[in-house]
Amino acid sequence: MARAGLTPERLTREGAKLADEIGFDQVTASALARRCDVRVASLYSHVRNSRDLRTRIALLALEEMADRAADALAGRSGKDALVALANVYRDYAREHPGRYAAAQLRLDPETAAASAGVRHARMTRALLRGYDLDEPDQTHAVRLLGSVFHGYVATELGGGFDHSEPDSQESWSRTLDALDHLLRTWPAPNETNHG
Amino acid sequence: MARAGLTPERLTREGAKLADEIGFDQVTASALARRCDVRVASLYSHVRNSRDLRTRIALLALEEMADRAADALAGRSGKDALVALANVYRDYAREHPGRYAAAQLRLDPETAAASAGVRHARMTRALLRGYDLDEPDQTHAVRLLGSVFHGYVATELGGGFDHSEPDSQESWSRTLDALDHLLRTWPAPNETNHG
DNA sequence: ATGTATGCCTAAGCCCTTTAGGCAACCGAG
DNA sequence: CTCGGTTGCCTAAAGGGCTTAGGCATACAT
Repeated sequence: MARAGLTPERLTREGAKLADEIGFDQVTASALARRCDVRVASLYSHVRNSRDLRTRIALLALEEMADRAADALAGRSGKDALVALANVYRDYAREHPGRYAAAQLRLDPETAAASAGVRHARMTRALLRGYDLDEPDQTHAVRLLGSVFHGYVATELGGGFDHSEPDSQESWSRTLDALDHLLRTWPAPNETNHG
Repeated sequence: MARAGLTPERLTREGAKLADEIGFDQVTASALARRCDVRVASLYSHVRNSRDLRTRIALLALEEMADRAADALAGRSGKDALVALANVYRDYAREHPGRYAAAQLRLDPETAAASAGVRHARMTRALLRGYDLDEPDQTHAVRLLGSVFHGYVATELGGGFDHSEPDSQESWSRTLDALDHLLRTWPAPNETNHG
């Protein structure tokens, strides 16, 4: 019988494609074996288990997004950089919904520390150098940006904005306008409510 | 053999508890049957299938959060209301992580339309009456707030802020300060980048 | 008290996961 | 070019979750 040429890398790539086609949580060892025209047990020589497979897909997605982000940020600063980075995440999620979902997988701390996640954090911080924020406000802003990007993209991907006006693209643009404005006028703590 | 007294409501409540204890995606018909000291097949007289069970848990969580939110908003406006509503989501997620995860389940459009999700949207809109936003900016702001709340809480729940300074509570407070400031100084579209 | 409806049961089929062990294809050494 | 070892994919099997079909006993109404 001819050999299929399985490798951890190939399984990861096929798994990523599968995720985009049928959803990350439908990516099972069985489904991947079917796609590779191979028996399920054969996967276990290349991948420890199902969790391992999913982790590899997550790491691939994080890398791909980080590469795109690095490209997008090159030569840009200020609002240009903000918009470029934000669009990297949104566009990636729209092009590769399964991979994007994979990237949200909770990694154990050491895996996370060795992942492209740290590049993402560094890039967001670099982006903020275009605004005038000192620590600890810079960290707060990193967290806020991450929350908005992920929250917006997750909701949009889930169809949360589908059946209402105005369309999502418009809200996205205005959200980025608002974030840029916010970063340029970042408030001091504990403001009084002016109503 | 004594009857266990199963009902859809009781299964939903036990399922919600189970979700908080072992995680929403571990909530399986089998696990729930074990917890209720009943055979798996017995559940199927009360619940259509596993998906139905999970949907019911999601709807319960949305209701509980909406009730808390309504309480929190009563008699408050402006930043007070903003902070109160935001804390409802965050506190609920910390007290009931499994239920909070359930609330993120994608519902089909008609189920969603009949769910407490619409109360959430209405309350966010009501909150914004304390700020001076006309349509369509109000809708953009509703979407932004939802994105931040969900994005922040999801990341925090996933341990994303655990191993870095300053602590998450601090960033949360400053995020709410920032959002209040943003809503009071909401920018016009298509700003030039001054950065 | 008895008939009926209901509630939980057993049984069974299907799919996914994972491990153990076997056979054949490939590869390097003579 | 053949032969031995290694590697790659296989079959087999056990365990668990989902779901349906059909049975029996409990609870309730008359």
